[in-house]
Amino acid sequence: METVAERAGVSRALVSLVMNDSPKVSDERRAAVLRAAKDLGYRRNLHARNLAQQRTQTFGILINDIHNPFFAEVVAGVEKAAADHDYDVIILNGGRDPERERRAIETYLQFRVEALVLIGPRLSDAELRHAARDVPTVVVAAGGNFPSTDTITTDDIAGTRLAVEHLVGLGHRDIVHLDGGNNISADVRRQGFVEAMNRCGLDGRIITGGDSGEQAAPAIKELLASKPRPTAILAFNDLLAAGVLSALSDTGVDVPGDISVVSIDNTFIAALGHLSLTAVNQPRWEMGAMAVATVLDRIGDQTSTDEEPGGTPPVASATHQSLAPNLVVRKSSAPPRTGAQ
Amino acid sequence: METVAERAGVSRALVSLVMNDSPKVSDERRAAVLRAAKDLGYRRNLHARNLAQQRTQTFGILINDIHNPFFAEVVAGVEKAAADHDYDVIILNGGRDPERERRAIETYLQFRVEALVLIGPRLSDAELRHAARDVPTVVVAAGGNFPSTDTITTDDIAGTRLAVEHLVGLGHRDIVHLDGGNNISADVRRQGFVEAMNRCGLDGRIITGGDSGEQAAPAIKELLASKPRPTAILAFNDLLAAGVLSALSDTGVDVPGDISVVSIDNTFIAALGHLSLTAVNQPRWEMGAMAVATVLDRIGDQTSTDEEPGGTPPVASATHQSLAPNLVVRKSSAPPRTGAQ
DNA sequence: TTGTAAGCGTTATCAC
DNA sequence: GTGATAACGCTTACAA
Repeated sequence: METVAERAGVSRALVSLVMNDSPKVSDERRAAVLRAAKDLGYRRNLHARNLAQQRTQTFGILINDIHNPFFAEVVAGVEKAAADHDYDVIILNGGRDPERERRAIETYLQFRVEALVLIGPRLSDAELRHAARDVPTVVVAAGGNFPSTDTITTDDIAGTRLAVEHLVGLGHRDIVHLDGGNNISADVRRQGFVEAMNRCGLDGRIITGGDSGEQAAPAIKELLASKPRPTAILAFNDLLAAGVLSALSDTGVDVPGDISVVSIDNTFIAALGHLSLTAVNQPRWEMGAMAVATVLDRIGDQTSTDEEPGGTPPVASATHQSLAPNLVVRKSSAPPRTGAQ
Repeated sequence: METVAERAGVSRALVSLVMNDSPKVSDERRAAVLRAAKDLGYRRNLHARNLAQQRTQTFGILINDIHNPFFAEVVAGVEKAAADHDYDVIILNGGRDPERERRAIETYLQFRVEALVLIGPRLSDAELRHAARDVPTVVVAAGGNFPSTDTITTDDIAGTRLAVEHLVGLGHRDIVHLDGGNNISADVRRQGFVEAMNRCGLDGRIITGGDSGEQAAPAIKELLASKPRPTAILAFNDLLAAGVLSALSDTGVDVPGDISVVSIDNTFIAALGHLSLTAVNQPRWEMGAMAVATVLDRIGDQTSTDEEPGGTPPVASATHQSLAPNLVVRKSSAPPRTGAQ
């Protein structure tokens, strides 16, 4: 910067003003500075800037597994909303490992990100509360596991109900939920399934699944051996549903002729033509956008709190927002074969 | 830090030493400092550190589209290899938009990342050469589009040949390549297909596809109307292949009974049980690891160049490494029906 | 082993 | 408009 200033025949401060395109610089000087900068290949140092400015204009977003197609859209929502408010976003990958998540959060904190968006974190509520003490934090898509942090979730109770009512509406009565095992949202979805079935005056069966396709085959095998054979299956997520489709077709069971399949999440997998899964859609993009809105609120709160001498509590209690899911009907669901039961 | 030093009754420098766990600090002082730090909730400022240290220990990785399942594994490879060498990795998303890519690279440069890994960038070679002047850069999975930058690719010529030879070995003679349109690797794959077919003494037909599933349907419709109907299709990538499967089953064509389908990439989509695509596998994890090895080489070169006064050329010419693909046989390919032709 | 002091590259304040 | 000058929070010789 020094060098640029010299070459342009101005002071260092002037260069700074130009780099931040302040209005109070004469056009000629500005041009001179810009030219000098270009000639010298000058590029401002973000660290120095952040240090001097005492802020980073950056949000950190932690995804728990970069392989999961669920996250992409949430990230896109966060990025867009953040950009609209002049924030940068950097992504760290938790790799399904709590330890890596911890390190990532620590990195973000040392980095002085101004907010943290955690997508499906594996950390405990307590740990997170501790980490989040220092920066506005919001958890996206992690069921009800984080009472002490702001969260954004899709209403899984409503989602499973949508699925069940769709199936019941088609005429299904014997519906099985292939659950998510000990996965993060599995509990709520199980509960939602049971409630929805009861509400329809039905008993719902639940069998253990998981969150990946391979876990479907054994479960389905067992299920088909049981009697009566159900006419519809609600799978924990798209991947599991894909596994179900595969297991069923291996066994010669027609979907949706013999059995209807509905899944939850509606990632692009559900939309793959060959699968064409009827699925409960989570508004992922909106969840991302809402996450940003939430942390921006917190940032605003903090600021005003700082200003008023009164001494309001440092943080308002955690908010838990849930978004309404909707059902996307595709080809994997249909009325049960008449007399099939 | 000042405060921590005071509370621990030591100097600021000592605190710094402790934070970087230098060996030359007495255990008692170290303990005192650590306690003070914890009490005060002290957390070092990475920007200050990077500034003072004149290095960031960080690589930047730019993915062109966070939705594409192809990238996840590459990123994983980069992360692992980088971590092994004590580098952090931050991810920015190009969002399929050259302008965003430009901004992301500029951000990385201002951030003073020590190397750049670009996965499937959309930028032009010229632009990239310009940007990469200042930092070791490697392009992963972008065909032969970047002559002036180090690149890591899978040998698509070999890959398509693997696919063709597999099909020919099964007895197929009339094979159609549903190509990637103007997508980044489409040219090489087209070329590889033609060469491999010729090598087998066959003529390959090529029809226009794209890189997403929807683009398959019209192409397949046209294809089935043509005669003779081919017995096998090589699709540009997994998504397109999924579209092909869907289009074929809509038309009542059995896979692999009537037509075999082979795809390229072998992302998790190909492995979905219901699709079960025979696919040419790109060693994505290894590509990521190799990318790191490559930039580490460059970093090493730079350093030694700095040391020797002689004045060797600033950069050796770009290297272009290609990895061998392999074929993963699943259920979508089989011998042609006897007499089907 | 510990402390002192000089940067690191910006921004910000305030006279001019 | 412009230019000194003091932070910003840390690392790192060098001295003690």
